[in-house]
Amino acid sequence: MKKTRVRFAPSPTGPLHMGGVRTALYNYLYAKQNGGDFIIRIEDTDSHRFVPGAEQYIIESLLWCGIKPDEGVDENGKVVETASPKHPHAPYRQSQRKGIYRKYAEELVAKGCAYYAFDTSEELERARSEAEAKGETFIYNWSSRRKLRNSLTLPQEEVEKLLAGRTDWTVRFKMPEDTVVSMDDMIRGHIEVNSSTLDDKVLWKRADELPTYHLANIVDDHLMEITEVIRGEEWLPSLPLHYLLYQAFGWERPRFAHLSLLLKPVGNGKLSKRDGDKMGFPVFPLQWTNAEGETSHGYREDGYFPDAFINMLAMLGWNPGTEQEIFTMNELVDAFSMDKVQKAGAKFNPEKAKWYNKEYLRKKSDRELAELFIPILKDNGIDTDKEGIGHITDVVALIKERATFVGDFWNISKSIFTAPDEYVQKDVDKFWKEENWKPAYEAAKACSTGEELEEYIRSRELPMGKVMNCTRLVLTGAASGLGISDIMRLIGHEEVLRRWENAVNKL
RNA sequence: GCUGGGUUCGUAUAACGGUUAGUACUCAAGAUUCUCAAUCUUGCAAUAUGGGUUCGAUUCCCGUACCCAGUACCA
Repeated sequence: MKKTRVRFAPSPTGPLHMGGVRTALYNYLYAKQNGGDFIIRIEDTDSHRFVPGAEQYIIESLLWCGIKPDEGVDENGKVVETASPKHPHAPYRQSQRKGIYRKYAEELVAKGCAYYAFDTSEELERARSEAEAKGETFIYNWSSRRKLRNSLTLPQEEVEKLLAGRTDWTVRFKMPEDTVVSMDDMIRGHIEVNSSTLDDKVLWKRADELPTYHLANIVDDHLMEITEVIRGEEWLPSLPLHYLLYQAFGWERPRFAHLSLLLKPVGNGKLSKRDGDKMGFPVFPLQWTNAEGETSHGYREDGYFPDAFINMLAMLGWNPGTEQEIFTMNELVDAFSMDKVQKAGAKFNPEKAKWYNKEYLRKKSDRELAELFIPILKDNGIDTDKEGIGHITDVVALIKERATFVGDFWNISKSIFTAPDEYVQKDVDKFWKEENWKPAYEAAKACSTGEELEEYIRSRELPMGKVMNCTRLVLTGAASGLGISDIMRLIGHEEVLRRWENAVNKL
């Protein structure tokens, strides 16, 4: 039994989108469940689309999510460039593996499975527009390659001259005519496709001496001994080509699983950066600023816990077959199975993402949350040393059920740390009446706890709701919010009286 | 257009070919509380469509509609 080895092979053309994180996650879960390795490989064979910082962003995102690569990235979060026992297949960046691909392309030519093509991009463009004008689609395959300039149509001497000369050329796969390619996908089952509908894909280009995705991908998966390829659905149409490529090389192929895409919450189409901006949710794990200086939200910066984010993502397109919804990473590793992965695309629901965060926030200890709250309190000018961790923890215990993010804590609890500097006008109009506040003030002077206050109101047959709401208005600036008893306990009787004086003066 | 993939409440999903089609999120109502939130209870709401196979179809087969992807010397 071969050791399971799966890879996540992003292209550093921009920040990793949450759909990409999900693909990486499913790879990781599959690897860990089978006691295998999760490998990172950077597919940067398109020099034109390279985006500085994207590679580092991708790795940092995965690490934040708790998806740790076994191979390809070292303990410092850097893509490995030189081979070692732990990273035997280095370098893991395709641009640095440049030299190895040409011979594979030529091997295919030698075997008659590929050929040299000398068409220029202008010629191809012309052929495409001519076909379009006739209402046809130009397919570069058996039907058209006979009429084009390539090593199959040109005399050998001329081919050699062209290969040696300055003109650009490519190696194209010689797609067979009318053969049925029979494939299996771990999620979708059996798929068949007739090769006549496929085209002669470019495998290697002379211009930059680089392979295209298809060649580099197959060669590296083979060299790196990948056992399962788990990737996005956008690759399903190239699966026949990849099958044929493995066959042409005579290599054992990995198993394939094509994951459905993440769709936008409303309307049709796949989730994009624009949807997030428009509807106010992040589509990236981490905040990202592009070359134009535009910043996109990140789950991390928006206050999501990584385990909540991962849990939510895992459940988007997969289910455990039970009603359990909350999973740690280890539980996901145990529960994951490819046949429970959904075939259809999943619309992302930002509300559910918040719900997950809320659940995770509740599960954290008060103390842990208090530690996370301290920097926010400091930002708001609170002397956290003076308040003390014990007191802050008490406050957190009181408010955590009301929050979705740690970032909500301040708004919910600021009236515990600071006296109100303004009062909600609507509540003032409703409750600040002499018949309410006068007895309430008297009561506040007489009672130091919420229990005493309630007893005082009851024994004097005062209107409970009015007096209490009036008191809350004085203590917090609004009539709705935390319980009076809790506020009194946390701020102390002296502070209660100070706030009363303040209110009486101001209102 | 062509090729491939897909289709269960608004969303994510469950259901050996036999269920009053279940669960969660959202939403609504009620209970509770001094208020709000939380909590609890209840409710709204789905098998795209037409055929076929079958005693019986959400489930299997075919057509149609709709959605998605691919159709680059991009990945």
